[in-house]
Amino acid sequence: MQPSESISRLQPSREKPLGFSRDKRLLTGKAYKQVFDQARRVGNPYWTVYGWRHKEAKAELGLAIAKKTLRRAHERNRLKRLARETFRHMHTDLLGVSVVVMAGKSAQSADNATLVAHLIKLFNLFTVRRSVDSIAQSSQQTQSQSLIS
RNA sequence: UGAGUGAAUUAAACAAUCGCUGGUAACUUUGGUUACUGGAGGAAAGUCCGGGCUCCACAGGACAGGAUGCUAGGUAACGCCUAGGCAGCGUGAGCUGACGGAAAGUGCAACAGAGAGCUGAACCGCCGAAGCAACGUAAGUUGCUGGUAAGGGUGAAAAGGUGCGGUAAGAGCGCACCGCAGGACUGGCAACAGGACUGGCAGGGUAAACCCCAUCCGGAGCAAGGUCAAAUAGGGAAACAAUUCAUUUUCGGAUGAAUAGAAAUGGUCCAUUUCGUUUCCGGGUAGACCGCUACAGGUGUUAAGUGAUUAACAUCGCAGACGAAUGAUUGUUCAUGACAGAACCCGGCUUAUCGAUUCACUCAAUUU
RNA sequence: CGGAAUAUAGCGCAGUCUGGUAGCGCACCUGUUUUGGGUACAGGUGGUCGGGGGUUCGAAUCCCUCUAUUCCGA
Repeated sequence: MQPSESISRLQPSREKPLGFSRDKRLLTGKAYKQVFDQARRVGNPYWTVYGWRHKEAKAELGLAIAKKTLRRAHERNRLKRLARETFRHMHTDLLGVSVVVMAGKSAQSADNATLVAHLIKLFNLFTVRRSVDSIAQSSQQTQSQSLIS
């Protein structure tokens, strides 16, 4: 990848489009409770996602990886890292949505590529469908393809 | 060359892009941005021990309770480590060991067995020397009183083992060797080892049963504890005590008189219900910050010591998060990367673990 | 993160302190009663005592060590 291209990608939004700073996370217990009360729940054997479409123009991620489903700490860390990474790449499509990601029981034996693919499917259910730009769609597809491959 | 033992090191490497986070510096619109630099382990795990640190309790001592348990040393301390002793395992290098006391007391031992604990015990056997009785002329035979722990049998365990003598049959009854008990003396700081000589053998097992002896131990734990501090309710203190009118004035107020007021319910009145106001103090909830990483620190050299370790000097700065950071993707190489993730910090122990490398040593085979 | 407790038959529990026979209720099976079923009565099956190691003649029990589950502290 050329350095000039990376600079040009950074130019338009000016504040790190792929960043994952503190304001893109759920920080307090109240925020988590709000999301759990208002949210719609979707899931598959690997993940369970609670999504809440609010009015503000930001995306927030919360993680609730239970010790009951994954006993070992390094396994939990692995899933959290994968979830953060996936959210980081997709959060421009998830503007206006707060999501809480939980782990399923089949996640322990799955490898990284399948886990990321399933999580992208679930996140796509919450993307802003009313403005389905072909550009966003194509960029999202390329991202997901690169992640899967 | 093969098999093995012990000790130590390591825990895929490199590059690019995106991303998280601590520190320092600069800029800043105090939101951040940029640059440099640091960012999981040998077990971070289990929480089984020991300590630091914090709060609470506390004159001192004893009892209770708990832990440890060969000897000497190391250490802040330990149930850890080192060296030695003893016992067991291994051809060996080596490995393993809760390894004080049963001549203080109490308890326990099912079933089996004749007998299981103060003086031992006679079921099957063996004997018929001694005493008594019967038969018999007698030798003798049988029975009883008995003798006997060599043999059988029971059991986890039954009063040393082997051999010779001895005897009615037997028996440490006697002797030899081994074992056991005591033991002058020798070596060693000690545990302990060797042992002239003496005794003919006394005595069970269990202390991860109670217990005795020696040593050690106050309790809770960073969600400890401390600092700042919204809102609401309650506590304390001070000021004004609500409005209008009159008089007076040094224009800040003071004095006197009168009336009461505010909020809610309700279309309105009546009516009903509730209530002094403001400021400060203390307390401490939500929340934020400190504790939070520079210390029994790492590395190297020298010296002391068999060693654990200690001392001196030099040098290094090496995670500190708070829904919780070490990652993801791509490429190349080896190869298909095991166990597994800090949460106050150290020293150990225990458990999990694909492998790779180095050193020392042992055994076997072959060659020179 | 810290602090406690539990694990015994398909299910719920005794027995563990004080070591020798593993038991109770429900369930299951068989038989009797009934035209048949239920009920009742009688009998029976079923347990690596969570895993491993140690002490002991002998361990569900005593000791050590792993595993799983539950509870408490905001």
